[in-house]
Amino acid sequence: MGAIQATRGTRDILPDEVRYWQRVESIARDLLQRAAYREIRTPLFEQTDLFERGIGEATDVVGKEMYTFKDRGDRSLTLRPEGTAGAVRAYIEHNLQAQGGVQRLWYTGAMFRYERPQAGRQRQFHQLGIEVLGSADPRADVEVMSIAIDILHSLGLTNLYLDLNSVGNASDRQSYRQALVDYLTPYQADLDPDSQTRLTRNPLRILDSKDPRTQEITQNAPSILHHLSPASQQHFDRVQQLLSDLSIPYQLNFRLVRGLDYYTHTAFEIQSADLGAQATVCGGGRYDGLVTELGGPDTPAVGWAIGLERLILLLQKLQPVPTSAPDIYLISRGDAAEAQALLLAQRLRQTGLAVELDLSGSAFGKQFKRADRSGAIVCLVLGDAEAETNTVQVKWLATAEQESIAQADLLSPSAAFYQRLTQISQDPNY
RNA sequence: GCGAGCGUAGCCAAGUGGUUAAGGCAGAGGAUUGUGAUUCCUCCAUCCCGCGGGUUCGAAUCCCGUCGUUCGCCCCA
Repeated sequence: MGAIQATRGTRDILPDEVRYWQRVESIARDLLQRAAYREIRTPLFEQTDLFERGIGEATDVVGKEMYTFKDRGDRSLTLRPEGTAGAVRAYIEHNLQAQGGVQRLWYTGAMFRYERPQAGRQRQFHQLGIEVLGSADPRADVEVMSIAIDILHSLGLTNLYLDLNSVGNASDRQSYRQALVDYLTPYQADLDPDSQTRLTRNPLRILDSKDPRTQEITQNAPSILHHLSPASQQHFDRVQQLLSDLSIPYQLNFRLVRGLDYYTHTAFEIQSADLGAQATVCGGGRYDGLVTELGGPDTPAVGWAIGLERLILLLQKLQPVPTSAPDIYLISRGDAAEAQALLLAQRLRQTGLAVELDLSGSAFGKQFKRADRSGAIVCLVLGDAEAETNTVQVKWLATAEQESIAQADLLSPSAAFYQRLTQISQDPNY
């Protein structure tokens, strides 16, 4: 063959699928705007250092999944593997805290991680994320969770599960880490190989292991929920209380440990029962230490990211492709008629109508067939006879009713034609 | 990075060593040089079965490599 293909882990989103993306984007944008979140757009690449400091050098994302390269000025740059670090960098750089109070931000766009591709996991993938900066209030934690759920529900998704945990503050985690290591060390030889190495490097992640023997061992491991400081406990209790007040169902999961170092206190994931191994649609939590870690003022923060490919996968399973039919399908035959049709199509569009012009030049029979299949409400016919009299045959496709109308009479919003057309297109039963 | 499966047209798909690679959907043209259903006819893989190499008198079919993809692990959204 020899033709060039999209590179591994990347893919084209073709027009039929794009309709799902547009639907997600418009529903999310609308909902976020109503909740006073403002969109932010940050660069696709940043200095490598930003992610190393922000995400944590010990994490897999930084350690082995980043697209890092030197530019021609010998700077080490990295294609963003997630959106939070860039948003926080912009928040600090532009002094957004100086605008006072709480900053609510959202973003969407491509992210890059060098991973083994799988359904719901590409090397270039897309996230929609939100961040609330400047509030330590448990209500902020619950607000972001409820917005995520609202977005998913508005898209018609069900079968979703909210898993909740608290990883406490830094010193809570320190004491828990010690307790966990103390508990696990006697079992060291029985742990799976990955978990054995994590015992010294990142013991909390052992709780996430899917190895059956390891899970058996961690079954009775101490829970972080017993190592929370009074303040952390109070925060977490309040979060749970507020979730209940909003009737948002959740389940506590002390094994839930997010992979990125910057999380504190609340950690959560929304999973779908309708996906395979990559079941997490939305993940997030509180990250009170990140802003100072990146050189900004002490600023509490909470947010999440939704994996859009996974979301689209779910939508495609449950809903038929939303169709996009034109209002008018315009067919024509003969030189004069074809020229008039091109002009008429343009003018009709200027009145706000959606018009598809048949360019085939084939027999009227074929063009009518295509008009029918296009799903248009009305078919306009322009042949030699109409061209001579500057008229057009108007055929209402649902009823086969046909009338001859002067071209000029189609173009006014007050015209009977326009009125009837918009009335039909607004009829939900059509 | 590890393990396993799969790769025939835009889509679905038969063929599993022997002359011209089934069929369906979609598409194009025509019967119907101006009216949408149905029907009928014709066309739609001719250095070719993802790509490269090997075995064989003969390969879509067997072997090796490679690329892509799927499932699981790892990780994450």
